[in-house]
Amino acid sequence: MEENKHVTIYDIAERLNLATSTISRALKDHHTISDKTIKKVKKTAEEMGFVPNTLAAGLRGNKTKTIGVLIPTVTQPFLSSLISGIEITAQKSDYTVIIMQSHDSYFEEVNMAKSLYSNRVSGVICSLAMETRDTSHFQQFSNNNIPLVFVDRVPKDYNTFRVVIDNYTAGYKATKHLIEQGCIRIAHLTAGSEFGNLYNERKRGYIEALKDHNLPIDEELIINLKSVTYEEGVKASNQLFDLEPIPDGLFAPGDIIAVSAVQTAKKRGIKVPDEIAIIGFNNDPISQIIDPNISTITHPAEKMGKAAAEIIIKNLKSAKSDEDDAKEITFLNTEVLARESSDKNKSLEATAK
Amino acid sequence: MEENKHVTIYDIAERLNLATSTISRALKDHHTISDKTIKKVKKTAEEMGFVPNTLAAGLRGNKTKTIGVLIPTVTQPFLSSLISGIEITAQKSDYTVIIMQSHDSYFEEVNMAKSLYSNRVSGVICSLAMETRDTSHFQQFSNNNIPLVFVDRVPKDYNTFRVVIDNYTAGYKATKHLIEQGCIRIAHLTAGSEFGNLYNERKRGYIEALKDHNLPIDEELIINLKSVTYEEGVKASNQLFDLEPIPDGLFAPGDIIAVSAVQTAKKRGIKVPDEIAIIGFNNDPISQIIDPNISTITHPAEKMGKAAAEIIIKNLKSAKSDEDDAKEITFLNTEVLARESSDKNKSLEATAK
DNA sequence: TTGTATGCGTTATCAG
DNA sequence: CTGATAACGCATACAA
Repeated sequence: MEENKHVTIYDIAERLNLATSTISRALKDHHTISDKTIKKVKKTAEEMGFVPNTLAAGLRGNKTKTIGVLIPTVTQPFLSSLISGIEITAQKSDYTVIIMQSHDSYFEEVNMAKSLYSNRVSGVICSLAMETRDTSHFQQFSNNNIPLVFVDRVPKDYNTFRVVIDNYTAGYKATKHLIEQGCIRIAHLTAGSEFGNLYNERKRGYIEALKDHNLPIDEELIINLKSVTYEEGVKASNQLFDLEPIPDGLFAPGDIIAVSAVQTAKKRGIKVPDEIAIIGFNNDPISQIIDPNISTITHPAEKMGKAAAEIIIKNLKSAKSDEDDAKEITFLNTEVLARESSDKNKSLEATAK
Repeated sequence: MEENKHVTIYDIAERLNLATSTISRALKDHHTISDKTIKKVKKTAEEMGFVPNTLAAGLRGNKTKTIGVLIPTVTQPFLSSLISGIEITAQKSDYTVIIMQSHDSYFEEVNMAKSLYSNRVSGVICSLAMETRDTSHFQQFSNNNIPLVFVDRVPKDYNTFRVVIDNYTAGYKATKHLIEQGCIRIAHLTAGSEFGNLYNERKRGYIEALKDHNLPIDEELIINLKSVTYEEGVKASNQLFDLEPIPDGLFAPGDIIAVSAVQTAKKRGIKVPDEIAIIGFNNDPISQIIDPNISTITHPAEKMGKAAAEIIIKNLKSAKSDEDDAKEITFLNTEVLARESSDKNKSLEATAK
């Protein structure tokens, strides 16, 4: 098979005895080109198997219709749904998505930011790495008017777009839900005070809800996880279940943690929700699979991805580059999804029978 | 804030009174440039905040260090792990990964293939859309010597790289495992005869295993799913559980289906594995979460991603372009993961007590 | 060891 | 409505 050299607008121009500029314009339905020519050009382009070279166009116009996505990992359900949302929206406007995984490493994040810049992405969507404590590596985007949107794990002080949920309110709602189920001794697992501090916010909501309902804050019931993993969840759960008496409610900051708690409880013969009601966070697929189903807080991953991508595309269109005017924060809604793991009423009914 | 114009090798050249070619070479440690110059150039490049323009380099050299990934969706655990593997390997060799989701649509797949080509990706990794029946849209890559690797759902007749598991053997193993557990009436769910026919292969393995162990093939026990979803799984499971007697074993072609079967069984008061042993496929996270744990077949997603990326990178390096010599098929291993859902022996023991 | 010149494929500007 | 030409930033062949 022959090495088909790429067909260029040059080739088309030659074939039709037209100038390359005419071809270029015809291909984009420029209004100064006659319909006849447009049709003719498109037809032969098709025939010759012409495929535009995005690189050349990008180099020339200094814009690429590419969105860079920089996230910790693609394998967490929340993040893969986020990507999905980004990709769907991008696709609609003919944008391409470049993905990089920081694996929660600051070092990698810095490198990848550079790489995205190097690729002249039109915009960047980022959820910060756990390790990240400063955001100077994103300055290059801001400085060059490349829209930058942080999602979910966002920096506190950085004037750029943010798409988030209200973690405080979500934490409050989750806790309130448990209180409404009759819990009065509610434990909470949280994760190290961090830069993107969404866990801190959830914890704040938890504490506020307790206060508002005149329940005591018991430091014994608040455990700081080293990392948000199944194993850490088991450890912390065991610690809680060693208490006398054990807590009657648990707000876990993620469904994996909630699952680990449910399974640890099972193993120890502790009944969920009878003895302890549990609520998770994220609405990951596993939360519906496990028995009992885990009550959880919805985390609209795909919507967030779409919103983030839309912000970028919108800002690119209206190239208004209003430099450093305040960038809005988009808050998406969360909801309590009450399922079996927190349904004390039902289990009370069952007992009553 | 000023519109920082991008720093180019031109700027560096000017500052150091050197030619751009010298800068270009120095930046890549070209051997004809003196160490002193290299050091000097790199230092000022750093100082000036130079970031190479990938587009220009790509246009010039007609190669981009970019791997295009075209898959049905990123949200399935298998596929997000696949991406992860690709990304990790790509990252190591400084390749960038572009991701597109076909959503199992042939139409989108065709468009996206064009878009990848338009972006002049260096190589392509693809898992075919369900709908896809022909692969002419990939010819553009083959014709232009762009390495093309199909993964998992691969076309049957296309001389290009393939990274797969041996679905026949995996199906055989799964069935054999059930037989070894004492099952003699094993059901199998499969999915429509398709182009990438991995389900067909699994079914073939299932049938062969039955034959080899002198078990009858009962068409009643083989159900064709319209799609591999939870809902379809429930439907099919109910159909099986309506039989008299119900099957004593079930080989599901995916963990979601296995989960749906387990839960349907539970709902109907059918004991797993006592009354029916179940084995799934993929080793998705849910398979370990559900109670009972689901026995499954490992599907080395991340490894497959890494293997695919390595093939591309290797082929790009040794630009040997041995045009149409046979492209190898890489088979990765699968294993039976025996867990609770198929452990008849344990449940027998339990009965014996 | 370094410099000069050119082209990669497009698009925008200006001219016709 | 169409054409000629320059420019985007880099890498290479060739010259010095």
